[in-house]
Amino acid sequence: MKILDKKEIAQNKILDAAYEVFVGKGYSDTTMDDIVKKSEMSKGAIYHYYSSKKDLFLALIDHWETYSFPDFYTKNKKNKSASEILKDITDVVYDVYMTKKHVFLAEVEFWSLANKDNEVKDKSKVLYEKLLFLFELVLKKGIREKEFKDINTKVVAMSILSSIQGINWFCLFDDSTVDAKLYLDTSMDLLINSVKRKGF
Amino acid sequence: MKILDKKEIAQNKILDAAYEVFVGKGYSDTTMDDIVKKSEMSKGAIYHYYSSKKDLFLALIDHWETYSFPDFYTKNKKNKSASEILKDITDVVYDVYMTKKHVFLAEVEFWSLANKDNEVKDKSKVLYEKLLFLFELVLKKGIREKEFKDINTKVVAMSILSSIQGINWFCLFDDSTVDAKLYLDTSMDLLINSVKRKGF
DNA sequence: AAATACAGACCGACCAGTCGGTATATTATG
DNA sequence: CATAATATACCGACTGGTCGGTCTGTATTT
Repeated sequence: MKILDKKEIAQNKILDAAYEVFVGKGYSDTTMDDIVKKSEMSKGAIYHYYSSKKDLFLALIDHWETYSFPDFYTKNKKNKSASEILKDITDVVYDVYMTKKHVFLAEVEFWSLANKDNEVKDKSKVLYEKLLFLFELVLKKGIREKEFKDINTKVVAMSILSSIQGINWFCLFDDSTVDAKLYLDTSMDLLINSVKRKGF
Repeated sequence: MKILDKKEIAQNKILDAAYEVFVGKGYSDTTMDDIVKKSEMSKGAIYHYYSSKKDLFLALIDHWETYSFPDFYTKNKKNKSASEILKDITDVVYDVYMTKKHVFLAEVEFWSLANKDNEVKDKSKVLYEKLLFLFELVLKKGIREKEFKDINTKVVAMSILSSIQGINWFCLFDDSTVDAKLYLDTSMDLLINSVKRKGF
């Protein structure tokens, strides 16, 4: 656990506050005064650390990563098959959905912001590249171990990503006719079933 | 083709202008003066037809439907198998992606707006229910004709929806390492492959 | 004459950022 | 080591510009 210096503590305080408001209001409707109130710091203090509202929200993209899927990168995967890992990923997503729904709502807001601002878009894209790279690693493991067919890992990684992002829809529209867990599990099962070699 | 009266013509003019600005700026950053300029109508005229900015944007949700997927509901489907229809849907989505990318960008903006406003959320949800219902009809056709396994049509309809919504990601992040057409086709093939009965 | 459609100047509320001021921490100097 | 000077951290009142909505006036239709 890294020891933070005073500056980082202050910045995290600001970012946490900004994040909390951002999740419900998006970028434009989040005012600096909202962040002042939430952070219990002054406007002058906030502007000491961030030169502008936009600068702050660019920093928030990286900060969002700390809330999102840390478990994706740390789980011990050596003794699991590729399909088991994919199912674990689904479990992690569901767990985040149940405990930190704001992560997905924030993603929606970052998408909207990325639509308006190329810097946000470029920064967000880096996060996605990391995620897609991880999914590809899993798929390649499956291919290497003969569990999976010889598939285009980049395209299938994108299919995994979109299945997971379907959760954003649940966060927004809270559909009670379909259970989110059932959706996630089914989607991943459908995908695994197709990429798996017969007789495996 | 319905004959529009003068009021409807004026309203469509306003909505078209609002839509065009909204797609790039979202709700909050779209000003009424933006819409004044784009529509070449006066503010007074716009407020004659819509009582508020929000009222205008609520109307825009229905208006968005006219841009989105009219072909989904009109294609002659009687002589096609369920999987063929699903592939047709994919083709329509790709066609819209290539010719009317703004439809997906607007969806992202509506999602963000739905996050902030329950009226928008409820209205958007109606559109999604129509789409999901359509997907379910196709899946049930496949089950009825013994092409598909006995699957949970609601959950799989949701999987189809999220695969299609993966295109939003392409619109935003314009990934050149994965081809959007290849993504759509592959995703749908993976799904069809899993729900299809063996030996079909 | 009354109703509807439209125009555009205007206004109060709002907000990102500024800046003079105070408090605290760090560095320089004798 | 003590003090002065400088840098950093923080505060909050203030400001100019923006924007949703109003409203008086004009034009057109019923």
